[in-house]
Amino acid sequence: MTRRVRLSDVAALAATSTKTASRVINGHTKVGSDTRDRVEKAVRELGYRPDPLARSLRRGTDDTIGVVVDEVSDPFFASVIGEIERMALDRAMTVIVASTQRLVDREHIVIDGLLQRRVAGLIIASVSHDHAHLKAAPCPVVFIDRVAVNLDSDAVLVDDRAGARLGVDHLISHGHKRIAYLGDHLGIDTARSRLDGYRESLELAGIAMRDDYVIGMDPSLADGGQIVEALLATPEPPTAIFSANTRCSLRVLSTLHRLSRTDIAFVSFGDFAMADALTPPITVIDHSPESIGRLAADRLLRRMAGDEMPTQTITTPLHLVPRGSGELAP
Amino acid sequence: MTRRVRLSDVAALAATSTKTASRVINGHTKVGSDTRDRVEKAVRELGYRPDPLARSLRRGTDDTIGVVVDEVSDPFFASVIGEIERMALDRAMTVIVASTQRLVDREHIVIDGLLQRRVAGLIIASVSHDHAHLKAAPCPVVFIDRVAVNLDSDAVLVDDRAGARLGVDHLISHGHKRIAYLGDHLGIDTARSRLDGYRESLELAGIAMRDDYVIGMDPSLADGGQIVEALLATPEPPTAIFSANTRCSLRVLSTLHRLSRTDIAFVSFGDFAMADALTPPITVIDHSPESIGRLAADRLLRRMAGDEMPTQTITTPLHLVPRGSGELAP
DNA sequence: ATTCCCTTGGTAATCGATGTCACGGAGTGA
DNA sequence: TCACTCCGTGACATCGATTACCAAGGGAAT
Repeated sequence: MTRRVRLSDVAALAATSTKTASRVINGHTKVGSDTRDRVEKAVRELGYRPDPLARSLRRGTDDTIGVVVDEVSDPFFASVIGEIERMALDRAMTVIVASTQRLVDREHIVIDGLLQRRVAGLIIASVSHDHAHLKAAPCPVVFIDRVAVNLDSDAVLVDDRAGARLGVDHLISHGHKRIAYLGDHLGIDTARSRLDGYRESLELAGIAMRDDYVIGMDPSLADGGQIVEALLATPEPPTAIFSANTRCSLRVLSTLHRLSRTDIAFVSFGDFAMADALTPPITVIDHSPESIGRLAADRLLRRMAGDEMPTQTITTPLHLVPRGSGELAP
Repeated sequence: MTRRVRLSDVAALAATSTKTASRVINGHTKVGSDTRDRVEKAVRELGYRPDPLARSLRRGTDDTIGVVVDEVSDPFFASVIGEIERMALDRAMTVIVASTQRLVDREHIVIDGLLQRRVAGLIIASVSHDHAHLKAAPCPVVFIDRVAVNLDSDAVLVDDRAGARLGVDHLISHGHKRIAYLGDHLGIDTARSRLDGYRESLELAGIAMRDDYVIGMDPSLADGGQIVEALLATPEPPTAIFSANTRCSLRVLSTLHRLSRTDIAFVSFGDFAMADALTPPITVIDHSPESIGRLAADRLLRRMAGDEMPTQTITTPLHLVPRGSGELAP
């Protein structure tokens, strides 16, 4: 490994000072054109590239976006990150990912770690319930998927309530009255909002809500099967299931197919691969993780550029894709 | 934002020098126990945490693992990254992700960028065909999924040839002779190895290989449908398809279901969600992205710790999961 | 002609932590 | 008692880029 090329090497070759070389590289105007040319030539000849670490140390901020999610391997977050990374790369920024595994403590640790690293911006899918401490964050923060609490901040969300209403209304309009709700833990506020939508739809249709039809589960655990079996074994089983979470949908459908209970109507909040190839094909509420990533990154990059616009909560579009499973009669 | 706590603040409070404080923090032994106590107390009182950037600048290496993949949102790579990130977090290291989008130029750029940042190690799923330039890399490198060329390096791979043989042999043993191969671009060496396995299986069974049965496609593009339709519309269509790539499988199956051609036997290299819920359920060659991530990270961390063991190419286990689609008769 | 301003470039401090080296004092062997 | 080693300690230089401050030279204004 040859020795690293430093700014002073460039300056020496261009017969000027590091200060002037720095000015040229950072695009300052107050440099004589011949000096500028010499520096640029030297940069090219030596293949100089500024040391990002040294630069960050001095500037007090790193050209890096920190992304905090539940789990990198969750397809939803994977897509979000992919999009963020794409946008970052276009701007020669790097992306640091950190997962919380949905643990509040872990979230604090990773966010703290990222701030220590002086990231230029943060995109967070938070699992904690208070973000007041981020008021003093030294960099812009954009929340995704879940709102910020006690903090005025940008956020890019899915309209959970509306999405759930879309799905449940659809089932109701196809004659269902016994509709179960299966979703994430109710500790997650996304899940609560979706449950609110479900509740609202039932109320508007004059259907009484039954607690035994509402199930919150951990989508990463494999116990989905038993839960569904138990639900179907009750004296008055539901004729339709609204799954409020994509990963839950996968588990539930796997079980329904195993039990050959594909007569049960089904709507999934969130599309997934093969949804159209199942028998019957699965009706879904589609939302786009990519656009969440894009919007969040865009917002963050603007803030990082110094844009002082008022904070905004953006909701991404949402639509129902009827495919068959949601149109089954009771 | 309050001013950052520096090492010199700690040293001042402990009435010692920054050097000694540094010694305590980095766990050197040659420090008097009373001095050590004072420094530790000061660290606690001030809530001091070393600045990772400054430390990295001085040390010449950052506590960071760079991961280079085709695409972060690819479920395979997402799982790999998730596992690497998990292991890194346990060691208080951070993970920087960068995607190449399968472009060789882009790969060079991102790797170069990561080295500039002085990552402590690199995990690369490379798309380029020459890695000699990494001989001089200032940090350990582990290749995943695809081999290193012109470079003696650790690698964690799937045994592509063996996996393909497993799948194709299985189809042959169920009486198929007209077996199509559908996989990734043949520019990708993973795809070539799998094709080799396919070829080998056919040869051993005395089946002539037909060029019109071998299709390389870009799994990220949506043209899979037409390709499959064309394949099935030939005068002598295959009775079985071996899909050598998970994302190809998804596209192909979607098409087969749309065309109601579920009579065609099918084996997928790579498991996926809902494979067991399709009709018929899909027989797959299962391999675990998590274990690839884990093995690669483990190898890398050991190298980073200074382990000078000989380089090794690790292949992860692989097994066939018969579910139905691979056992259909011609 | 002299003062003043403005452009341009150099010197040195800074970011925060750590490696080098030297020093003072205690312990040891002669 | 003297020379020598060993240990704990701290002053200072260093990593590489940025920047506050200062200085010099040239042109314009009086």
